[in-house]
Amino acid sequence: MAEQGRGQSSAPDRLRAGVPDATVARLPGYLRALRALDDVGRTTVSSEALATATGVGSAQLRKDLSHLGSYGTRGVGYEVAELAFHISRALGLGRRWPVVLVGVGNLGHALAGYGGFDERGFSIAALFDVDTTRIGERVGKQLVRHLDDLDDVIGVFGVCIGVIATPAPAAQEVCDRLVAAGVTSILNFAPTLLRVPPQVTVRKVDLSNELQILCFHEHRKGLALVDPLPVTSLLDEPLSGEVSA
Amino acid sequence: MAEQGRGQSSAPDRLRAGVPDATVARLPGYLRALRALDDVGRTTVSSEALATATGVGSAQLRKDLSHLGSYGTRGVGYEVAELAFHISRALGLGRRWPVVLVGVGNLGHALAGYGGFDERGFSIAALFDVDTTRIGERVGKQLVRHLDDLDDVIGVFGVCIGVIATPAPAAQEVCDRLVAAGVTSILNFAPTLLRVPPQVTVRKVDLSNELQILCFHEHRKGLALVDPLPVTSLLDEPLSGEVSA
DNA sequence: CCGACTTTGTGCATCTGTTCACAAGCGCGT
DNA sequence: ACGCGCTTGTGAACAGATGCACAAAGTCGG
Repeated sequence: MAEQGRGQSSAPDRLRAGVPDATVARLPGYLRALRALDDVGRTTVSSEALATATGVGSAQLRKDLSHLGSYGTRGVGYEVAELAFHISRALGLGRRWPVVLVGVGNLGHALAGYGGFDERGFSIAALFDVDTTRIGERVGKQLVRHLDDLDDVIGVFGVCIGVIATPAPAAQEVCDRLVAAGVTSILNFAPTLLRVPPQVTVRKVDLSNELQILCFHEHRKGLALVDPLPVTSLLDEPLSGEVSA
Repeated sequence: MAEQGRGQSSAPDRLRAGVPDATVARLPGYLRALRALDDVGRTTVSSEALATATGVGSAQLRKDLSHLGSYGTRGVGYEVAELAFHISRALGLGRRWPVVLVGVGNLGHALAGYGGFDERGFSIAALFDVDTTRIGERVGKQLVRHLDDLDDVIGVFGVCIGVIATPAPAAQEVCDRLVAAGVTSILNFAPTLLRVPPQVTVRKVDLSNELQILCFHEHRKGLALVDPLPVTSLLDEPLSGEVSA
């Protein structure tokens, strides 16, 4: 399957289909860096510069971008605005995406108020909860609806992205209702594995998972300082002696 | 039961050093599932059952666990409590970890109030901010301190995990101060790449990144419906006419 | 005590992702 | 016009993670 968009610029179809997951996960980072460069007035940027700005290797950056197409100029670099546009388009950010947020507790409040969403092209279309004492409450510009009204809202806004910020026990039930209403992309903040049909994409963000992973590394550092010897570390106090720095 | 190897010293040290990152990232999930099983009264579990409970393949689960040691019984499975203990220990959760949270804005409030931390062995040791109007405010049981008091708190609690929930522009400065105070593990919610010395571990959680990744998939599903054929898509309107060139 | 059945632990093949290194392409100065 | 230096894009080596398949090792019934 050689012969891709030679000379002619756009061949987005096959290219976009084959973008590796790992690359997709880095694209938003590139986009952010490009926006920052644009704000500062830079018009072009080399792979080396953009790579260090985003914390990846320059080779990886180039390979990532090559999956989207050939939008650089050899000897010069990438044009900031143009590259930003193409990444944006690959990510599907050409439009504004409505987001429905379910669960207006501690975290839900924070998410609803998070400015970063709006400025990146996401609009909170509606807030939902099942707790009847919360229905009608105002959070930001939105007012909290009952989850039963989900279909109405989705009927108005069309395809939406769902965000689940409920306690764990409610998550699966909420998820099912989102899916039933036609939502096919879900961001899950509840610490539960969601069962969904195959066409639905779920991403999970688990705060205490992250802390535990950090813990592992922290713990390992501690061991490295204290015990070159295996046996003693099991008996000694792990963090008592700060030997060498 | 949860009698760890006091006699047999050999296993854990060498094993723990070689646990792959991908495995470490899954361990908290296993641990959570094990706790859930324990709560229900199950005492043993097979790799198959635990795997489906956590959404991974059973072979992968067994391989992951094999990096920690051989804690299963062939023909039976794993003892829930014992396995939970070993995973816990591998993650360094044998102790209670103090967490310092910097940035008591929207998200910071939510994090400070998030019950999941406490119940997983993390204690919010202190809340910090630089906004002087917030100093002294009470959030949950803690009261907001000025970031200048960081060293005092860390002096009292010892090694801590740092959580950054500030706006992006402040993140690097805050990070530097955390590192200077001796923090070597940082969870960053600000949408910025943090520059840290090599011995410091950083994990980043970026909410709008996650949404953008979902976007990509959602967008791709939309395209899939419209164009099963690659060539025609070059000529056809890709999707709901865009601002192309 | 034995043999059938269950489930772990792991070598091997596969797949995905990362890094290296360099030819091809482009602008610029001369 | 033409070569020179810079930077991209990419094939190929490398590394890491995943999934398969099966022998080893245990339980249980007879």
